[in-house]
Amino acid sequence: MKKYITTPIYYLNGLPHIGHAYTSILGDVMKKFETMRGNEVYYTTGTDEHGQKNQHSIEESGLSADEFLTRQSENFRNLFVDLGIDFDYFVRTSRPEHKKIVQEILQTIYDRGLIVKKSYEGLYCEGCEQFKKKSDLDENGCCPDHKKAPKAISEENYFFRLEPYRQWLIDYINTHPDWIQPAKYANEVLGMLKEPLDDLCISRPKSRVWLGVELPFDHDYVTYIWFDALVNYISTLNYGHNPDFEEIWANSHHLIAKDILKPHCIYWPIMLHALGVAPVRHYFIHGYWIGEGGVKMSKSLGNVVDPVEVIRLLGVDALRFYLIHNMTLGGDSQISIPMLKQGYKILANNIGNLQMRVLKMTQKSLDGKVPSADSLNDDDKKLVSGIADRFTRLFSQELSLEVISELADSVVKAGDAVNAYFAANEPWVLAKKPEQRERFEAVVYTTLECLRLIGLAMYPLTPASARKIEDSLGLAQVSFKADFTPFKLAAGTTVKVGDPLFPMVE
RNA sequence: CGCGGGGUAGAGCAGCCCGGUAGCUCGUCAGGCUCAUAACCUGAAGGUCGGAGGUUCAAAUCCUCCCCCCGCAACCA
Repeated sequence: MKKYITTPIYYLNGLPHIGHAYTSILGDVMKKFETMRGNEVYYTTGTDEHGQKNQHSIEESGLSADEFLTRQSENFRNLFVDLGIDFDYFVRTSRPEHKKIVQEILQTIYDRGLIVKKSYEGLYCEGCEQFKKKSDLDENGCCPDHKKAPKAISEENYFFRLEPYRQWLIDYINTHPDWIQPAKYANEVLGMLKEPLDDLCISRPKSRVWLGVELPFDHDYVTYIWFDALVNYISTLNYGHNPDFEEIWANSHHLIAKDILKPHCIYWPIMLHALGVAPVRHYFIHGYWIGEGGVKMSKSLGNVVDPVEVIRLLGVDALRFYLIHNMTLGGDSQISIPMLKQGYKILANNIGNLQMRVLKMTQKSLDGKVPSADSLNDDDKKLVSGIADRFTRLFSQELSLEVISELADSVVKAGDAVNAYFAANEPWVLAKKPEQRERFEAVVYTTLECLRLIGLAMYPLTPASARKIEDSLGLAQVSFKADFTPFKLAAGTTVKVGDPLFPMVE
């Protein structure tokens, strides 16, 4: 089956942070999970290169728009490559192919009479170049940043009407309980839909904002955010020009953070509905990474976790694993360098050490060859089958945030079980007794086989380490498929003891 | 009475929907083991489950009120 997974596209006015890294990693884990199950996944991530914020940053940088946007976009792209993210397409809204489809869609909706021009009146701060709400102003009625009273001005803009579709959306949510996951966010959206929806402003006059896609029906305006950024999800599929669009869109998944719930779960489905396109199949919504102790990350507090720093310190897989293993579903989660180190120890002591101890034993006492599986006893078989069954069941479930989270947990649990088994059977004692040779070989085989299964299951989470594990078992050419048939490790295979998977850090 | 989330061992979390000996990871302590990355295994200490009332034979779990923290509040994505 063909599936489509997307992340939001990220603004370029700053450097990529842990939140960007997380969303794109999560999407990659989902892609690898699905790919292992034999599905063909098209995965996109990328950058939003329009809008006032980006325009500001360009002007401050002194670079040309193209130079600035390309440089900033490369920062994201390079980080994602470093994180082992296997995206199929890197979205850039500045590309002409995207702009063309945005204009086609705007024209279609305009032709259907769903976009109206009207004037908007508000308080405009010239310093911020933004409209302000009364609640944004300080006690003197001034902009808190510029200490100046904003001007009441009126501006003509184009608006898209949402209210006619509100009831349709409410019904859709109620009849599709798994549409928005976790379910609490569906409730939140329903809460937003209790009141009538205002018209959505979808334009900016070029006199204020020049960085955007020109409205096809009025050359004095650019389109604002929603009809640009959200459309990336279908412009990437070449909507309107792709006969296979419906097929892949029917199995599409949007991965987003909780802050962009409203545009994604209200504006976007209504836009699609107006176009005559079905909504995305699933939304997966996650929370924020906040600092240790539950405080927001900020430069002044010095608790910002920089993904590049973490990669340098602990490696890509440690970061990937921590983020997946420790995200609380439906809520925010904490992260700090000490917490990451703690998470790293789980990998190093549990999985890394397990691999090393059994490999070195195989090398020393078995000439580096996988022993025979002929004399496994019931306990041995039960351990292997138990782990295999667990992973088989996990990988046969429908994709969800819960399943991905459970995967990280299962890997650790399996490692625990195998370490306990190893200690209980004391193969280092058996190795010294010639009459216990069969038993010794059975224990080592069992452990190696469990390690193989764990390595396989780890692939979506920690792809580089998973490959190293399989490679150390002499299975260099392994293709990662969700086939957990036990006792596949062949006797006589030569194992390789390499460097530690997760070396100690101070 | 704006909306939502949360307050459970030193830290991070699960349990709460469907009441019935309070669990997990890390940390701490004590044993064990020595194959291994000072790792692994076993065990222990540590919590009046934010507070007060109520329902019940029984409440972290249900109801009411209160306190505290964190988001969001509609052209600032």
